[in-house]
Amino acid sequence: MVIATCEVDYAGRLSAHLPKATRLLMVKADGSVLVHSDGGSYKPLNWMSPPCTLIERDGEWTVKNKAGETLVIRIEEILSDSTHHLGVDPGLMKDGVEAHLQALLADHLDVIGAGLRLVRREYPTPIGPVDILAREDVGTVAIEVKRVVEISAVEQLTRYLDLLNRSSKIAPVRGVLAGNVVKPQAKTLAEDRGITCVTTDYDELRGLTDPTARLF
Amino acid sequence: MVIATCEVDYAGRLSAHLPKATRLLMVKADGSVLVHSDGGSYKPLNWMSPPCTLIERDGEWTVKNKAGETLVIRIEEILSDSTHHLGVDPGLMKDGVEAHLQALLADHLDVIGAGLRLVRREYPTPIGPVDILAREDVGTVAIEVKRVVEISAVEQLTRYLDLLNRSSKIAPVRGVLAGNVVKPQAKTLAEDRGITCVTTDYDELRGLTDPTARLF
DNA sequence: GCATCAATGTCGCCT
DNA sequence: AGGCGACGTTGATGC
Repeated sequence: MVIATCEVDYAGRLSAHLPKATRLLMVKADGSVLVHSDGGSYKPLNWMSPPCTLIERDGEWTVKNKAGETLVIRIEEILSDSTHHLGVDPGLMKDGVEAHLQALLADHLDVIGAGLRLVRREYPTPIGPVDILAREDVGTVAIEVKRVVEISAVEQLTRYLDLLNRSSKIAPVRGVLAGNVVKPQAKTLAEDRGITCVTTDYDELRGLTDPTARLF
Repeated sequence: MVIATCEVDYAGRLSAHLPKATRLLMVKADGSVLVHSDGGSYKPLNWMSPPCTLIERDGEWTVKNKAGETLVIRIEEILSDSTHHLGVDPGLMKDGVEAHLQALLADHLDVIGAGLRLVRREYPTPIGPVDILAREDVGTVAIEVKRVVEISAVEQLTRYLDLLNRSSKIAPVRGVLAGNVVKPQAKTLAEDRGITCVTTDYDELRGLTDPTARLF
């Protein structure tokens, strides 16, 4: 951990230059380097991801990686310099993303439409898995689940539908996009292609499955 | 800057839990908080972006933002605690992003093909702007510029072409994808659809516009 | 403020 | 190793 007045240049996938100012330089155990200012978000102003090597010489740090990207830090004045050993860190546990929404929807297909019977989740195709496949009285429904439904989701589902409708076994297959948020452009493009959009409510779905579940 | 043995919980867009370990806690001037381990990339294990408020009490930090997301840090033992004032930071200057490549290409359409005349950059359509539109002897060329050309760029340009070819004013319109890197799958799909791919050289293009321009 | 799109995106999974 | 999709994406820009 170094606090220093410095100037930084990055050359790699693009070029970037940071004028001289006082910043926080963090060197991690794996050799990666982060240049932070005292504001902004969690993203550093400049950085080099591991694996990389740091060479220090004449008040100039040069960090390189395999791909030939370089980060050069010219240090004018060091205001603080300290080292700490942190030890290993246990993993991070997450819960509540798309996989969870997909499971909840599979348990409550009535939210999508009446009379749907689950075939399976992650139904495999040569171009990737369909999130949820369900039968209805006539034909099949392919459901793509997204937290936020954008144009790319329409394209993705369109590819699945094109392919599934060539397989006579389960055709005809219609498409449904489900998500907590449906972007206007996505909705427009989807309806142009005969794809239905359903706006879901994550908390409500969770309530249906487990009425006792509450936030803390 | 605090080095401490701590346990962290985030609840907001998802839920996440970090078991007890020694980590680096960074509190920035704008109140944002970052929890870093001694490895990984530049992304913190947990964080809270500004604007947010930090409440410290009984060795427990609670960070909240407007949206009701919370980050709770239970501190077991503080190994180091220091404060530094950094002052304001001048902006970061970047060069080589898509916007620059688009401008350079618009000035050198001969790189795409002979006899092209620029109509305009960011040509508007109902489904988004076409990066560069140019006339040729017969018909029009729609050029999509990407730093890295991937399948999604092919899809994007295909949508534009479908739409533009319905408008008799400028039809027929053919498509060109231009980028520093063209992924093989994108090239294959593009050629299947009659779309040309051009691999550009950013440094060379910059040299054409300003022969004196050099890296620093 | 919302909607859209790029990013040195990063990360994780799967082939 | 490369492709592909999700992300607490974040960040910038135009309307």
